[in-house]
Amino acid sequence: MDVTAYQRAFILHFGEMGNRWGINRTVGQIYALLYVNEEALNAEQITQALAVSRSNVSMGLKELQAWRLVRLHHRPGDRRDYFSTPEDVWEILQTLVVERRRREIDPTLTMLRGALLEEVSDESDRYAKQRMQEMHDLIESLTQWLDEVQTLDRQTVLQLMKLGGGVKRLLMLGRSVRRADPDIDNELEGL
Amino acid sequence: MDVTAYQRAFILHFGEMGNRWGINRTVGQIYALLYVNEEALNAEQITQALAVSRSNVSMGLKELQAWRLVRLHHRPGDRRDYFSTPEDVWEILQTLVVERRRREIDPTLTMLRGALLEEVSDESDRYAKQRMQEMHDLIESLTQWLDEVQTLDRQTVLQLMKLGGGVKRLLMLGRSVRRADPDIDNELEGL
DNA sequence: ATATAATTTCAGTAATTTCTGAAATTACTA
DNA sequence: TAGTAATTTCAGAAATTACTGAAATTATAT
Repeated sequence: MDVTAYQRAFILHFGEMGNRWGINRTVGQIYALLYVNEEALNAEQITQALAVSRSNVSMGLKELQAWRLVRLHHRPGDRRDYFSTPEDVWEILQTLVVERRRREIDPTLTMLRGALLEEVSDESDRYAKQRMQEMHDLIESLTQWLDEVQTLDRQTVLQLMKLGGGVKRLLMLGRSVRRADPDIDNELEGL
Repeated sequence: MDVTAYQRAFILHFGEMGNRWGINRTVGQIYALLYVNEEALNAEQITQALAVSRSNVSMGLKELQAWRLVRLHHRPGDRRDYFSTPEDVWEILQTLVVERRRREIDPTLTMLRGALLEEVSDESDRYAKQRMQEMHDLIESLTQWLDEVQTLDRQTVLQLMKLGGGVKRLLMLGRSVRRADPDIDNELEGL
């Protein structure tokens, strides 16, 4: 596995950004290496390409698997594990969203739910509880919306994204059409 | 500044989650403390409430200011700085989105743009470049969409969120109405 | 100007995270 | 089943990050 200068720049960038993304340098570099390589690579090739220890690669791959960001392959007559990233960048994004949410948001949502079940009498606690309620409601709205968007087909999501701020006009249109013909949704079922 | 057990649970949680969110424990705790306190607090009060050093609080507040997550207040006849979080959770979210994007996404977008300007001849570089193009396009679509949504009034955003997956039906409705009356957008201008 | 209060800076230390090399384990082959 | 290849585990070293206390700086009051 030789890495060209062109690829190296990308790999090093991911290594540096890793800190900010909550992964370590090696994990970032392994991911970047796999991302720009058409063929799946085995641990030995990764070790050699990145010039880090074999054990470090092993741990890095384990973490990437925990993130569900890499796929495992096997070749006939070769018992080594080969790793690759999904080809579809949208699929990668979806995984990233799901996993980051699981690690960075869900625990807080759980904590907030618990806190909101408690009764408080103290005046300052009453304010604190109200603030937690606001935070909880905001996070819940966002995650519910994310859940629903995730069930949509890619075509629809792309359309929505392309629409951008124009969604406002569409929402107005929806209201006015519904006012004129309350049965519009049934009529559209067949589309 | 005394912190109740109820508030402490919230503060400690934020301290622990800080790691995953890219801030240190103290910064997380300071933010949580300010978030659940109705009144703004000065550095001395924070120091005392969290039992950390005064200098640590100073650095933590500096970081929170860099994130634009706290507001600074002054009281007549008191020259200490008082800190608070915005009351509006939507405003907080918006700040968070803007800042995280600036730190975690923009540098990568810049790097990708640079890489995509280069000419490559090597076959493996050609594949790498194509992958970078895919990543670039995805990130750009998302950030552009985010930009546009950010310009919308809160009412519209809330409506869109509430709609959730129902946005698909609305998009279909939009298409069919436009087919029937291509001037619909002009007619709606006045709404 | 001087004194004092408030805050920041920073060098050193503590704590944590990352990485390595060696040993252990697992998986396969002959 | 013994031998070997591949991978994982883990204790300790290296590197990084977080925190403290003391000193320096800044701001305000007398």
